[in-house]
This record gives sequence, structure tokens and C-alpha cells, in this order.
Amino acid sequence: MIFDDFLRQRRRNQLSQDDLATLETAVSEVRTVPGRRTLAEKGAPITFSTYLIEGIICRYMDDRDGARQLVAVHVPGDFVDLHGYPLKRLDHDVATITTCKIACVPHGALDEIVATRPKLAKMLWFSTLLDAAMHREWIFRLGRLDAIARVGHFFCEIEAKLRAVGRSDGSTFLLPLTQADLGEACGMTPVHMNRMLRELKEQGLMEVRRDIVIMTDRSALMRLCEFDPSYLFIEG
Amino acid sequence: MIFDDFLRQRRRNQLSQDDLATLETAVSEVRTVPGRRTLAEKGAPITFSTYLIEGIICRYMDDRDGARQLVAVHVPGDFVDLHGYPLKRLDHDVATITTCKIACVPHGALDEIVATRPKLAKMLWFSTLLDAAMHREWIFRLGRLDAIARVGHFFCEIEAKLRAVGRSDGSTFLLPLTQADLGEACGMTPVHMNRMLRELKEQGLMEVRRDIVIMTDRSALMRLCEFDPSYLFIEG
DNA sequence: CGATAATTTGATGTGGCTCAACCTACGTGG
DNA sequence: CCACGTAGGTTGAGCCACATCAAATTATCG
Repeated sequence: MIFDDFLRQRRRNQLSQDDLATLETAVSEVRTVPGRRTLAEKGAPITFSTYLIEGIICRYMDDRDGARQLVAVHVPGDFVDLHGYPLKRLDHDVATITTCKIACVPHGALDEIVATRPKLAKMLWFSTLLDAAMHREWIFRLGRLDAIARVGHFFCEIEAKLRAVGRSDGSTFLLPLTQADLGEACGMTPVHMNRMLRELKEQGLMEVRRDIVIMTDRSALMRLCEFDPSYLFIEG
Repeated sequence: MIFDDFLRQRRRNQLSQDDLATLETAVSEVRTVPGRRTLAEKGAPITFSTYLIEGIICRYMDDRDGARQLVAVHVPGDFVDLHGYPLKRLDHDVATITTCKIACVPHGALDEIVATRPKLAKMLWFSTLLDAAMHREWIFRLGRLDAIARVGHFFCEIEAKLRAVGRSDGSTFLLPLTQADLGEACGMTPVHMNRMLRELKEQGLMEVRRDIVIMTDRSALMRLCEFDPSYLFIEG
């Protein structure tokens, strides 16, 4: 049950029932956390990793003035800080955006998996490298795209990820991020994010109504922002 | 011999002589590649990973106009595309900057390691996550720092990495990147890179003479660009 | 010594930031 | 059920960091 969305549409078929059962028994606790709560702080040593069952979680780093740069936005099915298992401590903060249902997996249980189930271990490794591939795309986005394309690119990524876990029908999905959050993800001020969203709407590409995102013309949007989903390693 | 610099100053002490010998025998070939050569292209399936013994290698992505964004710069001791082992194909290009000495490790040999040596496997996993941590710092750099701080931050990172493998004395090191390369790493035009380098020199922080970088005042430079090396996981 | 790549400099344009105000939605308590 | 407080969203005016374009200068290397 818990890991129903784990690597869904990725290489889940390479996970045996046995593997999934093993993961399931590795969970020490499932709990619900309210929105806007810090889950882990930069520098703190961690002893378990967090798997996201439901909700939205972000990872971020602050500059010296406290301005925030998001480095990842997580959706159900993501093993949020699995990289903390080999690294032992985090180089950034982790916080919920919405109310979240999470599963905690102690690192001791992961040791057991690595020692006895090399195939499953390799899949866990794979899942951390998906995050790294997304990081690279974020570097590209921030370094090479202008503001409107950065915004479009961000939404294209989120949509593809949500679709892979059945949370988007390809044009409409729920995403309760404020414009300030979006700005922190795309490296721009909330004011400019507001203008870019208006521009995208006026161009008939996408619009945001309350927490609902509607991609009016997804393929045109993808063209605008040079979005190629291959880095997400989604199959089928 | 080959892996003398692998994870040096990281957690190398956790690698046994046996582990190192195993890595060594996993190498199928050691070769020398001239500078400015493409080693692997985006999308191509790969069957071996490349370990960098000597030289500088970069990874990058191109936008639709061919403008390049570097996503990583590698120094000796880096396992350049080890992430290609679980991922099976690359989401970016890889190219040499200088003449390089590299070791090729077939993925079949890595399978053997993962199946029989969980501790070594976890160290390999760890090394791919170091790259991910650097990616995150690059996201922060591009999203939150102004041009001069981006440049300083880039040099601080390179210096720390080179120092960890004995290629920097803490103030002076060799780095044969053109100003165009540097611009592609820091998300700015070569013209602006040139002006930022002048500015850094005039402020007495660092200067570049030919291929030699001299950090005149490293701690002031680190302050300017909010550089905190903890994300590099260098010990001692 | 000539060809080519890299660096440097100047002039001008503009994308996105800053600052400031106002508007709207919504939750809370009276 | 309304009054009010607060967070989020919207809009405008002005400015500045960085891009662009163009040309000159300096290294590098056959």
C-alpha cells in the first residue's frame, strides 16, 4: 500500500512483490504532518529517510538574508531525502507545503536492504539519481531560460511527475503553491512571477485558478520552454 | 594507483585495500583523451562509466540555440558519469576540457560489485550523491547570487575540490578554463565574466593569470559569495 | 609570421528587480 | 452574520544589473 506510487511509471516492474514487501516492513512509522512545517534542517545528522505518500514537500536553501531558493519539489511517490542515507547529514532544509502523509524508514533497515537485496538497493540508488537529473535540469532552467520559460518549464516538470503517479490528467492538476513559492523555485521575485503567470494566461498556454493549474495548450507550452521530459525517465 | 584520488579527504578510510583492489580490477581500459573532445552524448545508452585520473572534464546541456549550460566540472578523483550506471543513459553531454587520463569501468563489473560488496557499493552511491549535492549548490548559486558572487562561488568550489586531491595549496592552482567556459558554468555571457574577473581582481580577492588562479584573499572571497564548503563533505 | 582563438573595452538596450500601493479572499472572534 | 485582520495576489513607476552588439587588442600556435 505505502509504496504504491514508488517509481511508478519508472522501472517499477523491476521491483518484485518481495522487494515491495521488504520496503514496507522497513517502515518504522507513518504519520501525518501539517503544511508549512520544517521536517529536517541543514546540517543535522539524520537517522531515517522520509518517503512521501501524499502531499507536497519542498527542499530549499537560504541565502544570508534569508531569501529562499527551492532545490526540489516533491510529489507522492518520492523518497524525499533518501540521499541522506549515504550522506548521513543534509546539506539543505526540508519542509512540507501542504498537509502530508509520510513514511519514515530508519537507515538501519536500509543497511539491511543494501546488504541482502542488491537489486532493490540499485533501484533505491536509481531513485536518488532521478533527483540528481532533475537538479541538472533546474541548473539549465536557471542558467539558460528567461523568466517566462523558467515558469513554463517548472510547470511542465511538475505536471509530468504528477501524471506519472496519477495526479494529473495531462492538462489539469492540483498544486497548492503560492506565487512566492513558485518564485523561490524559479529564481525570481513573487511580483515578477505574477506577471509571468498573467503572460502565460494571455498567450493561452496555461492558467492558475486558486490551487488548480490548467494547461490550456501543453504542447505549445513545452515548445516555449524547451521542455523535453526524457530526464524524468518516465516510461509508457 | 588508479583510484588514489577517489573520495580522497571524503570517506576514503572506509574503503578497504580489498575494496580498492576490486575497483582496480573492474577497470577495463585506461586511456588518454585530448582536450575539447566529446566523451558521451545525451540520450546515448552507456555500458561503462568513466573515472577521471588526470585533467578536467565538464558535463553540460545545450539550449535550442546551442548555448551551453555546464552542470558540472570534474577534477581528478571524480567518477564522472557513475550515475549512468543505474540510469542506463545520460541526460546530458560529457566532454573533456584539457587532455585527460581516464579509466573505463564496465557496468557489468559494477553489477558484480553491487552484488557482492555492499559497503563498496554504498561508497559508490555516496560518490554520486556528492555530485547531487553540488548540483543543489549550483541551483542556489544561479537562483540567488548576483554575477560577481556566482563567479566567486564557482572558484571557491573548484579550489576546495582541487585542494582535497592535492591540486591546490589553498591559494594557487591551475585551471585551464576560458572565460567562455566560466560564463557557461555561471550563467552569464563571456563579456560579463570578463568584467566580473576584473572586479574581483580590483577588490583584491582573486585573479586569473593565464591558466593559473590566485586567490589573494580566500576568506574575504568566501564571505563575498556566501561560500560554505560543508556540502562538499570534505573531512580533515 | 600569419592565422585564429581568447580577452578586453565601449556604447546602448532591456528584462527583471525594487518600492509602494491597493485589492481580494478567507479565517477568526464578537 | 458581520467586522476585522492577515496572507496572498495585482498593478504601476522607476531603476539597475546584465545582455547585446561591435570593435580593438593580445595571446597562441602552426
